[in-house]
Amino acid sequence: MEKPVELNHSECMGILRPIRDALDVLNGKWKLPIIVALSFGEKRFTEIAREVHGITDRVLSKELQDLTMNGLVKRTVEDTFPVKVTYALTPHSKSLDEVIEALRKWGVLHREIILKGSSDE
Amino acid sequence: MEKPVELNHSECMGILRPIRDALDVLNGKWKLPIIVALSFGEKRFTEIAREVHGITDRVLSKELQDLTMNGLVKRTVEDTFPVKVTYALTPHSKSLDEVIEALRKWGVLHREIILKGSSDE
DNA sequence: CGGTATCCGATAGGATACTG
DNA sequence: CAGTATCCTATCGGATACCG
Repeated sequence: MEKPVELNHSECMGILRPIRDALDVLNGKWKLPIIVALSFGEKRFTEIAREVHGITDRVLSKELQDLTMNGLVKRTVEDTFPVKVTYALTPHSKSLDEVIEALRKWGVLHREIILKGSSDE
Repeated sequence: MEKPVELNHSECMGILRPIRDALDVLNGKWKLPIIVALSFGEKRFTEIAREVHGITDRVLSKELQDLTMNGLVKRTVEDTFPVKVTYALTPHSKSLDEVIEALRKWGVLHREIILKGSSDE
């Protein structure tokens, strides 16, 4: 029969937590470029590095680990010599498509609004 | 007649730019909590600070400036004494609802997937 | 080829104090 | 009340070198 611990609007029911989760998964400078690169088919480390211009090996390595841990990318090692490693999007990554499309559409709309610069939006 | 500057998949047509714009607008630890707080009606600086637990004045000030510059929040000064400043969401901010809902839904789905931890998603 | 190790600068954000 | 100023830390990402 305590006070209910000040459950206020912004926190109640953790509406925000899944949103943060989603943003975190996509966040950083390189996650989307890598996903887009892989959306054209599985690729090897060096291929991704070549297509995602400007990324360093160190950062690509880390980002691929993140994406893999989040179940969006599958890392496959073929035990040849030298080893051949391929990265591919998982089926789960497909579920991101709607999110990305929503973001893209809003980004386009937002740019129009901002450029118009009308103070009466 | 130069080489067309290596327009590869991930960059062509700037698919990524609007997505980055959208992510940038929502990014950081506090943007969403502030938006949610304001979604219940206009509020004053101190009210927001009280409802968004853990934010400091310095950061709230900066975030409100960002949101205002992005046309999502309107700052109104009533010239009383002492001055009364209110912050409210703009109509444009309504267009974010679909994006936020897409993120939220995916965040929930993603958490289920990750918790199941199946390697065969 | 597919990374890791090391170092380093920039930025995000927290703590605290102060002001009109 | 509505912030700004200052300082500080942690994390992000870039540069470069090296390894099996």
